[in-house]
Amino acid sequence: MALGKDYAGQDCSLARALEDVGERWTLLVLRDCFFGVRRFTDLQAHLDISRAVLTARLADLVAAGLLERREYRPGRHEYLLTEQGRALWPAVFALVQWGERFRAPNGPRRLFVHATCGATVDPTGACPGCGAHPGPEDLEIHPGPAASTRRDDAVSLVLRAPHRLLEPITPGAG
Amino acid sequence: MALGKDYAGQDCSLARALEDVGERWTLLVLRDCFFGVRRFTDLQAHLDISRAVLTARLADLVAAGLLERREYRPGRHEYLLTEQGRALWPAVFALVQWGERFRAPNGPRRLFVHATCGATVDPTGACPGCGAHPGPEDLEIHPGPAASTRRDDAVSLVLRAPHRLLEPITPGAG
DNA sequence: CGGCGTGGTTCGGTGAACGAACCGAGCAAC
DNA sequence: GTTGCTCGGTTCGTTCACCGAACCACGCCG
Repeated sequence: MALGKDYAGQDCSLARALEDVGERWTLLVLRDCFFGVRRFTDLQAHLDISRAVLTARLADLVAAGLLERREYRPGRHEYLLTEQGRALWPAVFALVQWGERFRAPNGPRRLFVHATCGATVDPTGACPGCGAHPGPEDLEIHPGPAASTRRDDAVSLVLRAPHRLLEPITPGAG
Repeated sequence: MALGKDYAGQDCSLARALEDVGERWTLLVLRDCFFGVRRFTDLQAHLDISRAVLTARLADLVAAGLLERREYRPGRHEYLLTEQGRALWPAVFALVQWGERFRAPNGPRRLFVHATCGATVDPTGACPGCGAHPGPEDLEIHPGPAASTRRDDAVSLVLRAPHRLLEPITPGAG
Protein backbone atom coordinates (compact mmCIF):
# COMPACT_ATOMS: atom_id res chain seq x y z
CA MET A 1 0.00 0.00 0.00
CA ALA A 2 1.65 2.62 0.88
CA LEU A 3 5.18 3.56 1.09
CA GLY A 4 5.88 5.11 4.46
CA LYS A 5 5.20 2.04 6.52
CA ASP A 6 4.56 3.88 9.68
CA TYR A 7 1.05 4.07 11.05
CA ALA A 8 2.32 4.49 14.58
CA GLY A 9 -0.60 6.58 15.76
CA GLN A 10 -3.11 3.93 14.82
CA ASP A 11 -3.89 1.38 17.47
CA CYS A 12 -5.57 -1.02 15.15
CA SER A 13 -4.82 -4.44 13.81
CA LEU A 14 -5.52 -3.26 10.30
CA ALA A 15 -2.79 -0.65 10.64
CA ARG A 16 -0.41 -3.28 12.03
CA ALA A 17 -1.17 -5.54 9.07
CA LEU A 18 -0.68 -2.71 6.60
CA GLU A 19 2.71 -1.95 8.08
CA ASP A 20 3.77 -5.37 6.79
CA VAL A 21 1.80 -5.72 3.57
CA GLY A 22 0.63 -2.19 2.82
CA GLU A 23 3.47 -1.00 0.68
CA ARG A 24 3.39 -0.85 -3.04
CA TRP A 25 4.07 -4.21 -4.73
CA THR A 26 4.01 -6.19 -1.49
CA LEU A 27 0.67 -7.91 -2.03
CA LEU A 28 1.53 -8.63 -5.65
CA VAL A 29 4.74 -10.28 -4.52
CA LEU A 30 2.77 -12.42 -2.09
CA ARG A 31 0.21 -13.24 -4.78
CA ASP A 32 3.02 -14.54 -6.98
CA CYS A 33 4.34 -16.59 -4.07
CA PHE A 34 0.90 -18.17 -3.63
CA PHE A 35 0.89 -18.89 -7.36
CA GLY A 36 4.19 -20.74 -7.09
CA VAL A 37 6.77 -18.15 -8.07
CA ARG A 38 9.79 -18.46 -5.82
CA ARG A 39 12.86 -16.97 -7.45
CA PHE A 40 14.07 -13.39 -7.58
CA THR A 41 14.46 -13.40 -11.34
CA ASP A 42 11.01 -14.85 -11.94
CA LEU A 43 9.37 -12.31 -9.65
CA GLN A 44 11.22 -9.49 -11.34
CA ALA A 45 10.25 -10.68 -14.82
CA HIS A 46 6.62 -11.22 -13.93
CA LEU A 47 6.04 -8.03 -11.94
CA ASP A 48 8.02 -5.55 -14.06
CA ILE A 49 9.35 -4.14 -10.83
CA SER A 50 12.67 -2.44 -10.26
CA ARG A 51 15.29 -4.84 -8.90
CA ALA A 52 16.11 -2.45 -6.09
CA VAL A 53 12.50 -2.27 -4.96
CA LEU A 54 12.04 -6.03 -5.24
CA THR A 55 15.15 -6.55 -3.12
CA ALA A 56 13.75 -4.20 -0.50
CA ARG A 57 10.27 -5.77 -0.52
CA LEU A 58 11.64 -9.30 -0.19
CA ALA A 59 13.93 -8.25 2.64
CA ASP A 60 11.00 -6.56 4.40
CA LEU A 61 8.82 -9.63 3.99
CA VAL A 62 11.56 -11.91 5.30
CA ALA A 63 12.14 -9.57 8.25
CA ALA A 64 8.40 -9.51 8.96
CA GLY A 65 8.31 -13.31 8.96
CA LEU A 66 6.01 -13.68 5.96
CA LEU A 67 8.64 -15.16 3.67
CA GLU A 68 11.61 -17.41 4.26
CA ARG A 69 14.77 -17.07 2.19
CA ARG A 70 16.37 -20.41 1.40
CA GLU A 71 19.51 -21.28 -0.53
CA TYR A 72 18.50 -24.15 -2.76
CA ARG A 73 21.87 -24.30 -4.49
CA PRO A 74 25.12 -22.42 -3.78
CA GLY A 75 24.45 -18.80 -4.59
CA ARG A 76 20.82 -19.38 -5.60
CA HIS A 77 17.94 -18.45 -3.34
CA GLU A 78 14.23 -18.97 -3.27
CA TYR A 79 11.51 -17.31 -1.21
CA LEU A 80 8.88 -19.45 0.49
CA LEU A 81 5.72 -18.38 2.29
CA THR A 82 5.85 -19.01 6.02
CA GLU A 83 2.77 -19.90 8.03
CA GLN A 84 2.20 -16.19 8.67
CA GLY A 85 2.47 -15.54 4.97
CA ARG A 86 0.09 -18.35 4.03
CA ALA A 87 -2.37 -17.01 6.62
CA LEU A 88 -2.79 -13.96 4.42
CA TRP A 89 -4.58 -16.03 1.78
CA PRO A 90 -8.10 -14.99 2.86
CA ALA A 91 -7.15 -11.32 2.55
CA VAL A 92 -5.52 -11.81 -0.85
CA PHE A 93 -8.46 -13.90 -2.02
CA ALA A 94 -10.99 -11.31 -0.83
CA LEU A 95 -9.21 -8.54 -2.72
CA VAL A 96 -8.97 -10.67 -5.85
CA GLN A 97 -12.68 -11.43 -5.67
CA TRP A 98 -13.51 -7.75 -5.25
CA GLY A 99 -11.45 -7.00 -8.34
CA GLU A 100 -13.13 -9.81 -10.25
CA ARG A 101 -16.55 -8.49 -9.34
CA PHE A 102 -16.05 -4.78 -9.93
CA ARG A 103 -13.01 -4.46 -12.16
CA ALA A 104 -13.34 -7.41 -14.57
CA PRO A 105 -16.19 -6.49 -16.93
CA ASN A 106 -15.71 -9.54 -19.13
CA GLY A 107 -15.92 -12.08 -16.35
CA PRO A 108 -13.39 -13.66 -14.03
CA ARG A 109 -9.78 -13.86 -15.13
CA ARG A 110 -8.99 -16.79 -12.87
CA LEU A 111 -10.94 -19.53 -11.15
CA PHE A 112 -9.98 -21.27 -7.94
CA VAL A 113 -10.92 -24.94 -7.78
CA HIS A 114 -11.10 -27.04 -4.63
CA ALA A 115 -8.67 -29.81 -5.56
CA THR A 116 -10.41 -32.59 -3.65
CA CYS A 117 -13.92 -31.72 -4.95
CA GLY A 118 -13.19 -30.33 -8.40
CA ALA A 119 -15.66 -27.51 -7.79
CA THR A 120 -14.91 -23.81 -8.27
CA VAL A 121 -15.08 -21.94 -4.98
CA ASP A 122 -17.58 -19.09 -4.72
CA PRO A 123 -16.64 -15.44 -4.08
CA THR A 124 -16.70 -15.98 -0.32
CA GLY A 125 -14.14 -18.77 -0.71
CA ALA A 126 -16.57 -21.58 0.09
CA CYS A 127 -16.55 -24.79 -1.93
CA PRO A 128 -20.08 -25.43 -3.25
CA GLY A 129 -19.39 -29.16 -3.14
CA CYS A 130 -18.37 -29.67 0.47
CA GLY A 131 -19.05 -26.28 2.04
CA ALA A 132 -15.51 -25.91 3.37
CA HIS A 133 -13.30 -22.85 2.94
CA PRO A 134 -10.20 -24.48 1.42
CA GLY A 135 -6.81 -23.00 2.15
CA PRO A 136 -4.31 -22.30 -0.61
CA GLU A 137 -2.75 -25.76 -0.29
CA ASP A 138 -6.08 -27.31 -1.37
CA LEU A 139 -6.76 -24.97 -4.27
CA GLU A 140 -5.93 -25.13 -7.95
CA ILE A 141 -5.83 -22.06 -10.13
CA HIS A 142 -7.39 -22.25 -13.58
CA PRO A 143 -7.77 -19.62 -16.30
CA GLY A 144 -11.23 -18.06 -16.27
CA PRO A 145 -13.38 -16.96 -19.22
CA ALA A 146 -11.68 -13.57 -19.32
CA ALA A 147 -8.16 -14.88 -18.81
CA SER A 148 -5.59 -12.60 -20.33
CA THR A 149 -3.03 -13.43 -22.98
CA ARG A 150 -1.37 -10.05 -22.88
CA ARG A 151 1.83 -11.00 -21.13
CA ASP A 152 4.07 -13.52 -22.82
CA ASP A 153 7.08 -13.74 -20.56
CA ALA A 154 8.05 -17.25 -19.50
CA VAL A 155 6.63 -16.87 -16.01
CA SER A 156 3.24 -15.70 -17.26
CA LEU A 157 3.03 -18.61 -19.68
CA VAL A 158 3.72 -21.14 -16.96
CA LEU A 159 1.31 -19.45 -14.54
CA ARG A 160 -1.44 -19.62 -17.14
CA ALA A 161 -1.56 -23.40 -16.98
CA PRO A 162 -3.76 -24.92 -14.27
CA HIS A 163 -1.73 -25.82 -11.22
CA ARG A 164 -1.91 -26.21 -7.48
CA LEU A 165 -1.25 -23.12 -5.40
CA LEU A 166 2.05 -23.02 -3.49
CA GLU A 167 3.54 -25.65 -5.84
CA PRO A 168 6.75 -24.24 -7.31
CA ILE A 169 6.67 -23.28 -10.96
CA THR A 170 9.72 -23.93 -13.16
CA PRO A 171 9.87 -21.54 -16.10
CA GLY A 172 13.39 -22.58 -16.97
CA ALA A 173 13.26 -26.36 -16.80
CA GLY A 174 10.62 -29.06 -16.98
CA MET B 1 -0.69 0.76 -0.22
CA ALA B 2 1.46 2.08 -2.41
CA LEU B 3 1.66 5.42 -3.89
CA GLY B 4 2.15 5.14 -7.63
CA LYS B 5 -1.21 3.64 -8.44
CA ASP B 6 -0.18 2.21 -11.75
CA TYR B 7 0.13 -1.53 -12.09
CA ALA B 8 -0.59 -1.34 -15.81
CA GLY B 9 1.56 -4.34 -16.70
CA GLN B 10 -0.36 -6.62 -14.39
CA ASP B 11 -3.38 -8.33 -15.87
CA CYS B 12 -4.81 -9.41 -12.58
CA SER B 13 -7.83 -8.52 -10.54
CA LEU B 14 -5.67 -8.07 -7.47
CA ALA B 15 -3.68 -5.39 -9.28
CA ARG B 16 -6.91 -3.71 -10.42
CA ALA B 17 -8.18 -3.73 -6.83
CA LEU B 18 -4.90 -2.32 -5.53
CA GLU B 19 -5.07 0.53 -8.02
CA ASP B 20 -8.17 1.68 -6.11
CA VAL B 21 -7.35 0.75 -2.53
CA GLY B 22 -3.61 0.07 -2.58
CA GLU B 23 -2.34 3.51 -1.73
CA ARG B 24 -1.18 4.55 1.67
CA TRP B 25 -4.03 5.46 4.05
CA THR B 26 -6.77 4.30 1.68
CA LEU B 27 -7.76 1.16 3.57
CA LEU B 28 -7.61 3.00 6.89
CA VAL B 29 -9.97 5.63 5.50
CA LEU B 30 -12.35 2.88 4.42
CA ARG B 31 -12.05 1.19 7.81
CA ASP B 32 -13.11 4.42 9.48
CA CYS B 33 -16.05 4.69 7.07
CA PHE B 34 -17.15 1.18 8.05
CA PHE B 35 -16.84 2.20 11.70
CA GLY B 36 -19.16 5.17 11.12
CA VAL B 37 -16.80 8.08 10.57
CA ARG B 38 -18.15 10.29 7.79
CA ARG B 39 -16.74 13.79 8.06
CA PHE B 40 -13.48 15.21 6.81
CA THR B 41 -12.54 16.68 10.16
CA ASP B 42 -13.26 13.46 12.05
CA LEU B 43 -11.21 11.40 9.60
CA GLN B 44 -8.34 13.83 9.85
CA ALA B 45 -8.40 13.87 13.64
CA HIS B 46 -8.62 10.10 13.93
CA LEU B 47 -6.05 9.19 11.30
CA ASP B 48 -3.41 11.86 12.01
CA ILE B 49 -3.12 12.27 8.27
CA SER B 50 -2.12 15.39 6.39
CA ARG B 51 -5.16 17.31 5.18
CA ALA B 52 -3.78 17.45 1.66
CA VAL B 53 -3.38 13.69 1.50
CA LEU B 54 -6.81 13.07 2.98
CA THR B 55 -8.33 15.38 0.39
CA ALA B 56 -6.58 13.44 -2.36
CA ARG B 57 -7.56 10.02 -0.98
CA LEU B 58 -11.21 10.99 -0.58
CA ALA B 59 -11.30 12.43 -4.10
CA ASP B 60 -9.73 9.22 -5.45
CA LEU B 61 -12.22 7.06 -3.59
CA VAL B 62 -15.15 9.12 -4.84
CA ALA B 63 -13.80 8.97 -8.39
CA ALA B 64 -13.37 5.21 -8.07
CA GLY B 65 -16.96 4.86 -6.92
CA LEU B 66 -16.18 3.52 -3.44
CA LEU B 67 -17.38 6.62 -1.60
CA GLU B 68 -20.13 9.13 -2.24
CA ARG B 69 -19.70 12.78 -1.28
CA ARG B 70 -22.89 14.32 0.04
CA GLU B 71 -23.66 17.82 1.25
CA TYR B 72 -25.62 17.36 4.45
CA ARG B 73 -25.76 21.08 5.21
CA PRO B 74 -24.66 24.09 3.15
CA GLY B 75 -20.90 23.93 2.93
CA ARG B 76 -20.60 20.70 4.95
CA HIS B 77 -19.98 17.34 3.38
CA GLU B 78 -19.95 13.74 4.45
CA TYR B 79 -18.56 10.66 2.79
CA LEU B 80 -20.63 7.48 2.54
CA LEU B 81 -19.63 4.01 1.40
CA THR B 82 -21.23 2.99 -1.86
CA GLU B 83 -22.16 -0.60 -2.65
CA GLN B 84 -18.71 -1.08 -4.19
CA GLY B 85 -17.15 0.30 -1.05
CA ARG B 86 -19.22 -1.86 1.26
CA ALA B 87 -18.26 -4.88 -0.86
CA LEU B 88 -14.71 -4.44 0.37
CA TRP B 89 -15.72 -5.50 3.87
CA PRO B 90 -14.49 -9.10 3.50
CA ALA B 91 -11.06 -7.86 2.45
CA VAL B 92 -10.86 -5.33 5.29
CA PHE B 93 -12.10 -7.92 7.76
CA ALA B 94 -9.57 -10.52 6.56
CA LEU B 95 -6.69 -8.07 7.01
CA VAL B 96 -7.94 -7.06 10.45
CA GLN B 97 -8.16 -10.71 11.49
CA TRP B 98 -4.64 -11.38 10.22
CA GLY B 99 -3.42 -8.46 12.29
CA GLU B 100 -5.34 -9.66 15.32
CA ARG B 101 -3.80 -13.11 15.00
CA PHE B 102 -0.19 -12.19 14.34
CA ARG B 103 0.24 -8.60 15.47
CA ALA B 104 -1.88 -8.42 18.63
CA PRO B 105 0.06 -10.37 21.27
CA ASN B 106 -2.33 -9.48 24.10
CA GLY B 107 -5.45 -10.67 22.34
CA PRO B 108 -7.95 -9.05 20.01
CA ARG B 109 -8.38 -5.31 20.13
CA ARG B 110 -11.90 -5.42 18.72
CA LEU B 111 -14.66 -7.96 18.48
CA PHE B 112 -17.32 -8.12 15.80
CA VAL B 113 -20.71 -9.31 16.98
CA HIS B 114 -23.53 -10.56 14.76
CA ALA B 115 -26.28 -8.14 15.79
CA THR B 116 -29.17 -10.57 15.32
CA CYS B 117 -27.47 -13.46 17.19
CA GLY B 118 -25.34 -11.65 19.74
CA ALA B 119 -22.44 -13.99 19.00
CA THR B 120 -18.90 -12.89 18.15
CA VAL B 121 -17.98 -13.91 14.61
CA ASP B 122 -14.96 -16.17 14.19
CA PRO B 123 -11.79 -15.22 12.26
CA THR B 124 -13.32 -16.42 8.98
CA GLY B 125 -16.24 -14.05 9.51
CA ALA B 126 -18.77 -16.79 10.25
CA CYS B 127 -21.28 -16.39 13.05
CA PRO B 128 -21.00 -19.40 15.40
CA GLY B 129 -24.69 -19.04 16.21
CA CYS B 130 -26.28 -19.18 12.79
CA GLY B 131 -23.38 -20.06 10.50
CA ALA B 132 -23.91 -17.06 8.25
CA HIS B 133 -21.22 -14.61 7.14
CA PRO B 134 -22.83 -11.32 8.21
CA GLY B 135 -22.10 -8.20 6.20
CA PRO B 136 -21.09 -4.96 7.88
CA GLU B 137 -24.71 -3.79 8.19
CA ASP B 138 -25.41 -6.74 10.52
CA LEU B 139 -22.30 -6.39 12.68
CA GLU B 140 -21.59 -4.52 15.87
CA ILE B 141 -18.11 -3.57 16.94
CA HIS B 142 -17.14 -4.05 20.58
CA PRO B 143 -13.86 -3.44 22.38
CA GLY B 144 -11.85 -6.64 22.82
CA PRO B 145 -9.71 -7.74 25.76
CA ALA B 146 -6.71 -5.84 24.38
CA ALA B 147 -8.62 -2.74 23.37
CA SER B 148 -6.43 0.31 23.43
CA THR B 149 -6.89 3.46 25.43
CA ARG B 150 -3.93 5.24 23.90
CA ARG B 151 -5.79 7.70 21.73
CA ASP B 152 -8.07 10.16 23.45
CA ASP B 153 -9.33 12.36 20.64
CA ALA B 154 -13.09 12.73 20.47
CA VAL B 155 -13.46 10.37 17.52
CA SER B 156 -11.49 7.59 19.21
CA LEU B 157 -13.60 7.92 22.36
CA VAL B 158 -16.84 7.60 20.43
CA LEU B 159 -15.51 4.72 18.35
CA ARG B 160 -14.56 2.85 21.50
CA ALA B 161 -18.20 2.44 22.51
CA PRO B 162 -20.04 -0.56 21.05
CA HIS B 163 -22.03 0.40 17.99
CA ARG B 164 -23.38 -0.89 14.73
CA LEU B 165 -21.07 -0.67 11.71
CA LEU B 166 -21.96 1.92 9.06
CA GLU B 167 -24.05 3.87 11.59
CA PRO B 168 -22.81 7.47 11.70
CA ILE B 169 -20.92 8.53 14.78
CA THR B 170 -21.38 12.01 16.19
CA PRO B 171 -18.35 13.16 18.17
CA GLY B 172 -19.67 16.71 18.38
CA ALA B 173 -23.26 16.21 19.48
CA GLY B 174 -25.21 13.61 21.41
C1' DC C 1 39.35 -18.81 -19.39
C1' DG C 2 35.35 -16.50 -21.51
C1' DG C 3 30.52 -16.10 -21.38
C1' DC C 4 26.16 -16.49 -19.10
C1' DG C 5 22.57 -16.63 -15.50
C1' DT C 6 21.44 -15.37 -10.83
C1' DG C 7 20.90 -12.14 -7.31
C1' DG C 8 21.78 -8.44 -6.17
C1' DT C 9 23.80 -2.87 -5.26
C1' DT C 10 24.46 1.96 -6.74
C1' DC C 11 23.05 6.27 -8.70
C1' DG C 12 20.56 10.43 -10.31
C1' DG C 13 15.90 12.02 -11.20
C1' DT C 14 10.96 12.28 -10.30
C1' DG C 15 7.01 12.46 -7.70
C1' DA C 16 4.28 11.51 -3.51
C1' DA C 17 3.65 12.29 1.50
C1' DC C 18 4.59 15.23 5.23
C1' DG C 19 3.73 19.28 8.65
C1' DA C 20 2.55 23.89 8.95
C1' DA C 21 0.44 27.74 7.33
C1' DC C 22 -3.16 30.02 4.90
C1' DC C 23 -8.03 30.59 3.18
C1' DG C 24 -13.14 31.22 2.50
C1' DA C 25 -17.91 30.03 3.43
C1' DG C 26 -21.55 29.49 7.20
C1' DC C 27 -23.16 30.18 11.50
C1' DA C 28 -23.63 32.10 16.26
C1' DA C 29 -23.12 35.34 19.85
C1' DC C 30 -22.66 39.73 21.23
C1' DG D 1 -22.47 43.93 11.89
C1' DT D 2 -18.41 42.38 13.28
C1' DT D 3 -15.78 39.17 15.85
C1' DG D 4 -14.83 34.52 16.37
C1' DC D 5 -15.40 29.56 15.58
C1' DT D 6 -15.82 25.32 12.82
C1' DC D 7 -15.65 22.87 8.63
C1' DG D 8 -13.42 21.66 4.50
C1' DG D 9 -10.24 22.37 2.18
C1' DT D 10 -5.48 24.50 -0.74
C1' DT D 11 -0.61 25.92 -0.89
C1' DC D 12 4.23 25.49 0.07
C1' DG D 13 8.90 23.68 0.95
C1' DT D 14 11.15 19.54 2.57
C1' DT D 15 11.89 14.76 2.89
C1' DC D 16 11.77 10.23 1.28
C1' DA D 17 10.41 6.25 -1.55
C1' DC D 18 10.10 4.58 -6.17
C1' DC D 19 11.98 4.31 -10.77
C1' DG D 20 15.04 2.78 -14.74
C1' DA D 21 19.58 1.99 -16.05
C1' DA D 22 23.95 0.70 -15.14
C1' DC D 23 27.24 -1.83 -12.69
C1' DC D 24 28.98 -5.94 -10.05
C1' DA D 25 30.30 -10.52 -7.80
C1' DC D 26 29.65 -15.29 -7.59
C1' DG D 27 29.12 -19.86 -9.47
C1' DC D 28 28.60 -22.83 -13.31
C1' DC D 29 29.39 -24.51 -18.04
C1' DG D 30 31.75 -25.37 -22.07
